[in-house]
Amino acid sequence: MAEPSTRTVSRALDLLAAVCDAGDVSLADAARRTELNSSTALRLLRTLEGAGFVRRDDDGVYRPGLRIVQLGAQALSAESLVSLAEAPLRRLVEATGESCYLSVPHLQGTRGEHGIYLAMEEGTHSIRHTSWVGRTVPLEGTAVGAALRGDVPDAGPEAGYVVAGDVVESDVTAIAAPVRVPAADREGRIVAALSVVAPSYRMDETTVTACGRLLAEEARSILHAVETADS
Amino acid sequence: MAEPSTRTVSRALDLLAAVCDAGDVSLADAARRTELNSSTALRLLRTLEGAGFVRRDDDGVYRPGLRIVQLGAQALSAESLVSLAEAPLRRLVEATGESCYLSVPHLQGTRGEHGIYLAMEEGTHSIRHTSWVGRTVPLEGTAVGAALRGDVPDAGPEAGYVVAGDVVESDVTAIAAPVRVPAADREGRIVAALSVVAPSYRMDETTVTACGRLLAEEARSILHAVETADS
DNA sequence: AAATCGCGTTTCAATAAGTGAAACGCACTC
DNA sequence: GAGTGCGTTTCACTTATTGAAACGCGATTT
Repeated sequence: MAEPSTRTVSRALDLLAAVCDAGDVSLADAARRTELNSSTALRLLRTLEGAGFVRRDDDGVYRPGLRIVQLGAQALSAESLVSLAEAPLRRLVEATGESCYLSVPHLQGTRGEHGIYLAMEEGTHSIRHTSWVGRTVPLEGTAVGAALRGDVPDAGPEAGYVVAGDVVESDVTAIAAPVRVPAADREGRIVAALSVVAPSYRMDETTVTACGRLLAEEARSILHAVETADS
Repeated sequence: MAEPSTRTVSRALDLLAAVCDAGDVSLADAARRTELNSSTALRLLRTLEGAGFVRRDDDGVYRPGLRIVQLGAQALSAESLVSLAEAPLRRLVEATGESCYLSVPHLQGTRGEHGIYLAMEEGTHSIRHTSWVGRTVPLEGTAVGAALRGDVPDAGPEAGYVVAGDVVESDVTAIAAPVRVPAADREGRIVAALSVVAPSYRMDETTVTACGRLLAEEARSILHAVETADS
């Protein structure tokens, strides 16, 4: 927030982000997280509450309100990156049989960065499991995190993807590839990651390699789609 | 916005909603929708843009930014209503084989109200189709809309649900039931709708009735879950 | 070609909108 | 009982915010 901006609004948006990141937060904690005087925070949170962006139940704790859910869901459905990734995700599921995901970087206030899942397609083997949209994933120790950080080999047999035993779920192998969009430098800018997650017993070395290469290929297909749309 | 609030923040949130509702909007149109002076709107939109809530491409049009997508997705995954509806949605799919949805009311500025889909479970028959999360549905002429408006028989053979040939998609039958939470009156307050959508050729009268009753029952199970959590 | 219209952007005087320190009551802990 | 932290209210102060006006530009109309 180094650019000229409307200070009051910036403060309110910081509070909104703090509530969403924390999931539930007291007034005092919200004020601390945003380094605001508590009466200022109270006033701004009351405005956010009145507009439905946060809610406050009888326990006095602030939580995200339906308005951010509504607008976020609406924006998610209109998000071009999600649309562009849909066909690649589906192709990946057809080719691998495993569940595949699109994730993007997610700033989380002062608590470092995470990734966040925006879309998924379920694998053909899978027992049904809960929706991953909106879940966050650490940038350290995960394949998705490494892809989002750009910590990916760019030459050799594993070029374009990264493999990890996922720290979030054990006995699971995750493979991820960064999705780039055109930028000033030749490499492009990483805006998302495609990933495949499967139980390790199904992922021998040959399968991992094949999956990884598919991922890298589909990530490039998204870049191509962006470049085509731009010209 | 009749309560004491921070005017500047309220204005910025109105602009954010206008951008999300419109999908793409010029500065002049955003200012008109929110009845703000254009230099005020420019300044507030610049703040929203700086914080990532809206973005402005070379065409000068404002669109939702990644930040609202991120926070919205995060809030969606934490939303208790979505969690509570997950098992009922899955049971409905198992019992009917059709795709099932959770939707909530969605205020859309001065343009009347819509519903918005927050969750779905795909049916077992279905050809894969695109994600419905975030899509809006008119309140008039649809089963979901009627359920969200409470325009549902509360006695008789069709108590608790409503059936419509869906105006959004033809040759489709939609059945919906309102989800209520405890409120001061005995009826409770409608906060969401469960719906089943299927091609009409699969929905004879007996099937419709069975589906409808299941929907009403599952809607009641959510109410029970809420009441249990509150006590 | 000239006039008109609408758009987006910048500037600045005016003011009222927003702020934070202080006070207070309450609950909890030692 | 004393201390601590929380949430809420109050109010004097000031600065953050505002909108009218000006301007350049492109598109449309006369």
